[in-house]
Amino acid sequence: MLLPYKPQAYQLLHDGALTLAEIEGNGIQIDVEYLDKAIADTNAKIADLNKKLQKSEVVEKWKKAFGHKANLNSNEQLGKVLFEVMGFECPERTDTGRYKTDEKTLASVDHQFVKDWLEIKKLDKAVGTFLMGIRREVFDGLLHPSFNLHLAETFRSSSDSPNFQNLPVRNLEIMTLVRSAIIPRKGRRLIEIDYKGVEVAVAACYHKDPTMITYIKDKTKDMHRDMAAACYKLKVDQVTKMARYAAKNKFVFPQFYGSWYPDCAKSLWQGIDELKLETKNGVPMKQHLASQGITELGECSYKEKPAPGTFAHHIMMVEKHFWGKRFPVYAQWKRDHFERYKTTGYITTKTGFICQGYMKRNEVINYPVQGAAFHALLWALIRMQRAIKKYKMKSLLVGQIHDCVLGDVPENEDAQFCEMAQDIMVDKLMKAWKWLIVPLEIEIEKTPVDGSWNLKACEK
DNA sequence: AAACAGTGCGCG
DNA sequence: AAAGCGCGCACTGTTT
Repeated sequence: MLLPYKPQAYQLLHDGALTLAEIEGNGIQIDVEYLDKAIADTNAKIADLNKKLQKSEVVEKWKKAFGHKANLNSNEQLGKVLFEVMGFECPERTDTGRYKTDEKTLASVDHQFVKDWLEIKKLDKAVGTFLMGIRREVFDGLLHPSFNLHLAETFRSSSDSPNFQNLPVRNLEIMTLVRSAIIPRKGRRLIEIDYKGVEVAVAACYHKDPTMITYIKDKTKDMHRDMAAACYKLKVDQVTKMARYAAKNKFVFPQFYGSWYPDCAKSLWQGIDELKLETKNGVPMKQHLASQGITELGECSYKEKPAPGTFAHHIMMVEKHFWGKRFPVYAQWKRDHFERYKTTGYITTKTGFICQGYMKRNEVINYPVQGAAFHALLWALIRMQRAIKKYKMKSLLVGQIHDCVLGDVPENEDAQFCEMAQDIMVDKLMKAWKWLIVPLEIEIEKTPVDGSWNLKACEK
């Protein structure tokens, strides 16, 4: 019988559990007064929006269809009202054949009611899951989320009560609403230190693809920019920040996680309108693509290949080049690694863990990367906590989100804290883990003194 | 009342 | 040959 760890892996989890317990004990300061007001204000806003919604003729149709069972919160009922009663076209079904009613699918329904309904859902989520989730758990002004090491299949961590690892950050309005409640202790800052691109770097330590290693090491090179150029048929100097963002999140990462061209093509094509993409010279992206001979997405069937001249066909070719010509060593590693699993029934991580049991291809490929990337952070957390004690610092570690650590730091320890982080997270770790063959980097963001978490920013 | 499956959505 | 990885939480609608 294979043990699920080697000695060093056991030691990492043991020390990690102790450190995370201390982080939980420290707790995060909450602005309770703000939190209560935010909950009340947001509930009032939702009530207003609901009043507006009630005036819509859609509500009459809804009530007629469902009678006393009508429930405006029900996604299933919304699907029936829109796609059966009102005759809108439903572009996608769920796994069980029901109408899909997530935000992405509903974007195709052009009706004010749907926009208002989604707005309410968004605020409901913010207040119901996040604001109330925090409120329920606060004690004496402190929040003590749990951090678990025994739950994730990949030997990553998880967090609950409340989950500290999924607080809103991508939507400015919702991020501000929720993160304004999270503050440093008096006279201090919150300092968040992230590993930059740690999963890409750790993956490179497994597959050792020379082109990928160059991308990571050479700061003049930029993989996401280059892939934006390829996906949208641009010259490299015509790639905007948004086009790079689209390529990164709709092509590169999905490809790494095991997605493929029909899904990537759809997503990249939708991204053009959603993100209002243009060339750097200001030419709308669809117009630019038309000048390159591409005017339509084309059929994205899983069975037939797309027609030449369509965007889907173009992305198919980009994908072929991506794995066949750009990163062939990475592609070969994926094949070899999966074959090895099929022979032996288990996989090992660079950090000494063993994952066994039934896994799908994409899981086999992703688990060792996801796990080991987190273990870099865990290793550093343990040593940062020890250093804080050793040097009798007043700084406190208060949270952790997979590849970043959150500190609550007095103003006069700011520099010392950041130097310590650089020393442990980068210099010491690179020396300790010989298998790290590409440099890791960190990025530091700070709130103002006494400023809440939504105000975090890079210095300079 | 409690448990369960299904769906949707927040994060890395 | 398959076709996006890992989590936690809230809610609906049904079953126990």
